Amino acid sequence: MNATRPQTRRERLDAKETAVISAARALFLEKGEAGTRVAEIAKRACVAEGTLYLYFKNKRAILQAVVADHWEQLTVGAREAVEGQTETFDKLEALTTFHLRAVIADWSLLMLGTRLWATGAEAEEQMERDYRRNYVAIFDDLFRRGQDRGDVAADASLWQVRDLFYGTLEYTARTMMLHPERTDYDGVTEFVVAQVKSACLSGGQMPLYKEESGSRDLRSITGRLEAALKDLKSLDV
Amino acid sequence: MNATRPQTRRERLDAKETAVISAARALFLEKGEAGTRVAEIAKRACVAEGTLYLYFKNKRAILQAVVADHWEQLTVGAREAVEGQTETFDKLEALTTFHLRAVIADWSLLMLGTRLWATGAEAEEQMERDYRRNYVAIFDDLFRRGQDRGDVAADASLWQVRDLFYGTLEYTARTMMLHPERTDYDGVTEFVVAQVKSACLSGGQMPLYKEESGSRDLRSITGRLEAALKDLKSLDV
Amino acid sequence: MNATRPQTRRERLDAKETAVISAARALFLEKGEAGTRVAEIAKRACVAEGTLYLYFKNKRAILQAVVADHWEQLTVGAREAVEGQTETFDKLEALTTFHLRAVIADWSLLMLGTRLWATGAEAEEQMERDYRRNYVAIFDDLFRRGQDRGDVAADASLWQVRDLFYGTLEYTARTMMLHPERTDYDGVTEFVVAQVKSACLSGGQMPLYKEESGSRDLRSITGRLEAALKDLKSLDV
Amino acid sequence: MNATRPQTRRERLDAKETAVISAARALFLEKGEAGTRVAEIAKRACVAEGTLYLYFKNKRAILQAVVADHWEQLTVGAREAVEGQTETFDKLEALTTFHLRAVIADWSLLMLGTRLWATGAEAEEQMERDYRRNYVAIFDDLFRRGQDRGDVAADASLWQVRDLFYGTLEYTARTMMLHPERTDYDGVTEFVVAQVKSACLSGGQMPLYKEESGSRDLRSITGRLEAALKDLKSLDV
DNA sequence: TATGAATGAGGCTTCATTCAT
DNA sequence: TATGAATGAAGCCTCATTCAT
Repeated sequence: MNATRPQTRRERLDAKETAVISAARALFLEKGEAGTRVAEIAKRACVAEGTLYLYFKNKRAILQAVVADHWEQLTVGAREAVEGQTETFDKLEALTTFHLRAVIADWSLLMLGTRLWATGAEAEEQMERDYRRNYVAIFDDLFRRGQDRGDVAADASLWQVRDLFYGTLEYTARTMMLHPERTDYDGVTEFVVAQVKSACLSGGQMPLYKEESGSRDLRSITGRLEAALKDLKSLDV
Repeated sequence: MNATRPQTRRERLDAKETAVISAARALFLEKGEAGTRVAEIAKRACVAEGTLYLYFKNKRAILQAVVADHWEQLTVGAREAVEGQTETFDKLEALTTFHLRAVIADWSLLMLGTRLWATGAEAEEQMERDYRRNYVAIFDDLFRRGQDRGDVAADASLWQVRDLFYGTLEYTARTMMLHPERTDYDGVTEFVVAQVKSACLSGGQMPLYKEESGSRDLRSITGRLEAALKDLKSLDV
Repeated sequence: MNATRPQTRRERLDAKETAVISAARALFLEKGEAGTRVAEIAKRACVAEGTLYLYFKNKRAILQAVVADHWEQLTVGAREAVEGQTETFDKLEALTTFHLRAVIADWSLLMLGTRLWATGAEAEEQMERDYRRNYVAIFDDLFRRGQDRGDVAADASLWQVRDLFYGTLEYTARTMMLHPERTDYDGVTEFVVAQVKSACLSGGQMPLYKEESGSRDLRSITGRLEAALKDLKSLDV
Repeated sequence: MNATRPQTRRERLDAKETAVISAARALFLEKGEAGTRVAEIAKRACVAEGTLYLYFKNKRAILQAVVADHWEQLTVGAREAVEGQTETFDKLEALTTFHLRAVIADWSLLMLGTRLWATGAEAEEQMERDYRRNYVAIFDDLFRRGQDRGDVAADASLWQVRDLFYGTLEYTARTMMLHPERTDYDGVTEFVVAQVKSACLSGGQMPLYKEESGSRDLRSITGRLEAALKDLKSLDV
């Protein structure tokens, strides 16, 4: 009722729910679903074990809440990152940067999600699919608007490019996690963006572009020649 | 195939061991690790529960054996696929086709592997990494030989291209699993191969365009010019 | 009915207390003691859970109150039924009718009572006994007055006849509950009354039969006459 | 296989099952269903807690087994008691004696059975009904054969007499349990048998004897005579 | 007096592992 | 080597009761 009085009843309840989710997130990340004890979650959330069950039907429901919460944060973050840009490929770059870091930060959470549908629970599979679809809609939107603006070839295949984008990013993220010495985020971003661009410009099937490319190539080559000649000149006199 | 060839892991196993692994594989696939009971594995393998423990230290060891077995099959299969071809990009295509199908067929097994290192067991993480490295060596080999043969740009980044390759493929595989209506394996293969090619030809940093060969020529010419100029500089006056 | 008459237990209770008892009665009947949750009772009584504990020490106390209330209603009902009649066996018939119907209506409540003393709580056993004794006093009263009036044999055994009466009635009630097709209340009443009458008339110890009975009766009467005459003689001389 | 070697595998299993049932019986009797802990049953049966679940699906199943076992013993015992006699009413007396003692010995077990169907489990209600029907068949048989032999009136109502018999006996048993000072088993037996006989001889609907009114008249006349004699005494000289 | 969120002890049950045969 | 009955630790969850508001 009053923003300055944050402790309304409803808000206190929400706070507790949040505490549980974040405690659970930490533990699930650290020890996996099976390795995490409900009692631990309770203790870490500073709540009695029984209290958990006022907020969540059972352990599984906590996991679901964690996953849902994670996707929501992901989606919000990605949307913000993209909205900060106006140009199609600037948006793409922003999304790339965001996704790469987010995935590295919470890799296990994505796995938790994946785990949800390794158990034969149809409903959970569907949820997971919906979360991802909702998240991925940001990319899809970017892609389609790019087509409208002429930045992306009209015949480019959305889902192929999308798989390329997320696949490469997530696999790279995993690689980077396994090889902590690899820290060239910018290089990865640049590579992925370039790759996606390339796939966007052609029809996806043959990733090469119309006019532009030729002139661009020429431009870069020209630039290198000019630089070389400049060197040449500086030697002389 | 050849008695003098060192036996693969599987060939070394006795029948009972094999039965257990394959029963376990099926159950792990179907119900996940936690969802699978040791008793079930035993029953499906037509073995007494206690007998399992003559062959495997514990449930975890069975999981490890399943994963090891899977990676070995994958590796053998991939190697055979690649060995059937001589040209770099034919090899690539064969590998693509093989990997896509293999991943779709046993997606959950990959996840099981992933699960091995979600539990904080350092040794298992290392094993998983080694399996994958061993498997991925096939691609790496292909890539490096391609460079030797001039099919792949000398400055292409192996690990970037590798992440692109496996990332896109595995993500696509997952997508295809979730959308059974998508069955265009060949289209996917073509797309992935093209994309990888594109990344192989440029330095990975700059993916390329339309007049591919033309611009490549230009670029190589530029390179030669630059080299010549450098020579020029070093000679001088 | 009468303001000057001492209030029954129920009349002394306030509305909330009554609501709880009746909610509890319904739930105990439906789901048994262990199957009923305190929370349910509260909800059905439109009272907060905590409020229950202002009125009742704990769940057990609620059960006790329900049972007490039930016995009180039973006792009041039986008394009214009996008071409507003047003749011994008319009273008996009225009581039979009342008890049969009451037991069928709330069979489970009798069981609840029984349950009270299946737990080794001495005090509760005693309460249950007292309730029943109080209720049964109506029959006992009827029986003793019948003896005074000569309707019941002076040497009939009260407790045997009482067990016959209540036992047959309650067992019959259960039977009727299990066999809903059996609806001949009047027949049952008639049978039970006749049976009790029969036990009342003889000494309870020796109920009588066809042939035998006549001669036995005669024998006992003869005996009494002889005794009376002996008295007579002892006066004289 | 060999009667002298009682420890065959099968027999050992049976022995354990029996041990569990009898431990459970004792505890259920002492503390009721809800009051009994599975752990206690296990300990008393000298078995690990988990072992119980190799023999019984869950706690409820143990209770059911106890009840089933009890009914079986009851039925066997009753049958033996009855088979020891040839005459209808000798059988009846034997059955009475047996039932009275059995019910007193294990009153709570009957209650356990009753409890089974206070929980809304349709299947269990049916089982309980079947057990009882099976047990009661012994009485029914006795009754019908009695009719064939002419010991029981052809128009006597089986189910009324049956309710009279079991009702009186079980109620009496309860009474006796509550009043330990009452130990006149024989008196009870005699009373019940007489009462049942009486109900058997008439049509059940009118359980009174031949010259009923005659003998009653005689008795009332005797009463008046006695009264007159008393008067006589008090007057005198 | 009234509320209902919070508590936490303790129950039932599962299941990986052992061990006597 | 093979068996499968037995084990018992430990988890999830329930629910009567309390207590801050």
